[in-house]
Amino acid sequence: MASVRTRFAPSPTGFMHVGNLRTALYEYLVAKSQGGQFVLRIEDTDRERLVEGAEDVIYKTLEKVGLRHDEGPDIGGDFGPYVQSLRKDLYRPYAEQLVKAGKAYYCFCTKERLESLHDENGLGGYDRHCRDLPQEEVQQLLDAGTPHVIRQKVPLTGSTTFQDAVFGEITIENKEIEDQVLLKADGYPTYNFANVIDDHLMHITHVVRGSEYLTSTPKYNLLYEAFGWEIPTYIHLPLIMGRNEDGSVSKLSKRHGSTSFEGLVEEGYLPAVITNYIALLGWCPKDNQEIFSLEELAKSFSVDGISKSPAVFDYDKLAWFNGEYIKAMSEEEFLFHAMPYYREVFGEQEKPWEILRSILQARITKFREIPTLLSFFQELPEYPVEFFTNKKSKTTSENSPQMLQAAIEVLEQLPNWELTAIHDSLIGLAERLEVKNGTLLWPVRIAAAGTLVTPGGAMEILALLGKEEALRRLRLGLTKF
RNA sequence: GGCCCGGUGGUCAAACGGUUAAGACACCGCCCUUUCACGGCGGUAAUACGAGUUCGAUUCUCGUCCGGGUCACCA
Repeated sequence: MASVRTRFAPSPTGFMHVGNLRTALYEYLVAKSQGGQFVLRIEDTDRERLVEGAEDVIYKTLEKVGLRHDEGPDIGGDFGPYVQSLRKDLYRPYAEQLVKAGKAYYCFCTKERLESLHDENGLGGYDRHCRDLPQEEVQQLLDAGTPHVIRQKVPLTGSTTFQDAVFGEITIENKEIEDQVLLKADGYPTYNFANVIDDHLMHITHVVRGSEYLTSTPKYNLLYEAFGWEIPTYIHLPLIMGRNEDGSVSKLSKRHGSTSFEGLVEEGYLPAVITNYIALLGWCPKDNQEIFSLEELAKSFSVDGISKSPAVFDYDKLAWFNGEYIKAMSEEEFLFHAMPYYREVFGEQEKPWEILRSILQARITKFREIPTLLSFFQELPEYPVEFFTNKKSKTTSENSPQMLQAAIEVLEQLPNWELTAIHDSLIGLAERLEVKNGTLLWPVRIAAAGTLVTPGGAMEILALLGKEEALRRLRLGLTKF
């Protein structure tokens, strides 16, 4: 059996939408789970929607998430070129072949006429006006250089049935299918046509795409049949949905928040997290595993785990994944990601980074949360004296100043301002005072941070503050009473 | 509106004729604790509805309802 070949065929029109990325991921997984090849093809036949730099976005995104293609515009391959605009001249002969075979025809209708065919809702397709134009008239118009397109001549009766690996057998009445344009007036093929030609020429065996293409698949098959080509295996994917403000859902789009890969990265989600999460939107492994590397995905993936129903994109779950990935990081890796944010807070100061890591790693969901979490280090916030009173720690406005005073006295004597020393002296103090640790440490932490909730406890905060600033804040706390 | 597809907790989803209907996120409670988190333990919460087929339906069939997709010289 020939090896499996899939392709990712984006059009360079802007950002990498997560829906597209998910399609690319599944295309990659379908191929790699069966030892096949994954091809990248750029579909730039819409000259009006081209966006400068969009092709780069595609390469960069694939690289960042590790979806390495085996063939493509940047690396070549046996079936190039892999950019459709570079293949432009290749499509017309195929279209004309279909005209000769009676499976397609020239259409000279103007845009205005076509638009007038739409109903008040913008619906309603082509009326096949040029389908049966007399041969002589066609030739005349062609000779006169009349602008024209080539349309597919779809059978008026009967039905077309195809198999989809996910959705099963689907039948569509031919009368529901429009005589779609194959070759546009500017000489470029439409997506629908170029796709069939290129998929065949590039020996694509499995066509993986979103289920929005389900109803147009019969058109493709009619084309494959007209050429006498083998029809590929279709794998249609359930759509990714977003929740609207009114509670309804629809195809994920800009109004649902960040829906492009770069937007999500910008928001602080790790590339590996994004692919891990979207892999699970519409597919479930046999054993319910959730954390997956790309390699593990390629190992576990199978088409029969793909579901049919649309999936709502859940930012909460995505954030949970991000937190899990962060917790699993090594010290070095964590530091690498965190350092830019540390610098936002501390500038070029040196700090005991290991203490910061220990208080942040289990706590953050995104690295960008760091500056906010640490802001009290930069500047002690204004806080009310009531903060010192905490029932669970048994602190009151009576004992808090006493605790602070005692802590200051002990800490002043410390020769080494480091975590273990601070720890030992404060724990020892609590023991001597015969109070629970919390009774001593609560007021210390409040005075040191000026806020009710902090990453880390009193001792970590003192250590990070440095002796001078720490004592200054504790003394300041004392003046609140 | 026509056509196509879908419908298990709020979300992702397992169970592919027989289960007390998994698990994860979110939410709530308890424990741990130096606050918050992390971690541990526990809890609330689902087969859209109605007929059939069957000894037995989440699972098969039909209808209803709901949701989505699609109807471009866009991909």
